[in-house]
Amino acid sequence: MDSSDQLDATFSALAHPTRRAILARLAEGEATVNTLAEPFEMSLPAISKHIRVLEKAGLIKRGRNAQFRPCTLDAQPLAAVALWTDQYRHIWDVRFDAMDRILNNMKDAKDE
Amino acid sequence: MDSSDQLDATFSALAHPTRRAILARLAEGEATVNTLAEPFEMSLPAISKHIRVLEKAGLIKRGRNAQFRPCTLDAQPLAAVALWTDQYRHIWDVRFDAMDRILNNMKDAKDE
DNA sequence: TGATTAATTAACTAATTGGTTTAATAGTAG
DNA sequence: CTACTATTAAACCAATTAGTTAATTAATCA
Repeated sequence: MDSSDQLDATFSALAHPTRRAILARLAEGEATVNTLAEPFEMSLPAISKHIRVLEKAGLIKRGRNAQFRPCTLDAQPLAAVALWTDQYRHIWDVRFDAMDRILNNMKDAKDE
Repeated sequence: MDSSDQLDATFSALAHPTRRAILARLAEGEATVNTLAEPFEMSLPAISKHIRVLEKAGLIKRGRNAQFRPCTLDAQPLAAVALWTDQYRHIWDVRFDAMDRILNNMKDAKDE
């Protein structure tokens, strides 16, 4: 999977509120499928599928503990999202733009 | 559209390499549909549809100029993506975590 | 062993997505 | 008015998504 495919998978995994809610829950710590499903009105298999999407995108890892399959968050793919997004930060963030100019000035000064 | 729907739209708009490439091109400045379509092997209507997805997500704005419908980038929704992603930064970024502790210590010291 | 609990698989459905080709619209230029 | 250019709309198609219910697997517990 190249880095573009990885971004595809990450972005589309994040494009569903249920899956983002699952990640938010996992940010507080490991949880089982049943625990993750509890807040939702959906059936368990539906949650199971959402988990698989997140797993394929590399956003969660799964363990084994008796008949449980605990899920843990792996935020690494979000680092790639943050990097991608940062390419555009100067376009929306005036302060970032100013900071960017200052850093460039410092670099120019050093180069002289 | 609530902020969750907005994130849904933004993330799913970003979940396609063609659309990310279109945004990258627009970061260099306004462009017409034909210009945007040029690098791709796809048909023009296909590009037109991608543009509509981006427009609905609020990532591009369209103008009028004779028979052209120039597109411009609006990176604002990406700010929301960056904010969302930042919630998880301490989980992947050790340096961020350290910085966070330092800032908290400073705040604690000030409160005393 | 048999019952219970946790989770997944299978089979199905309705809606959406991403593409196509052909046709239509809107504006410009002769 | 006609022809050309830019863009979109319509109609279609195959694949994917997000959900369902019913059945199955796997592990524990009594």
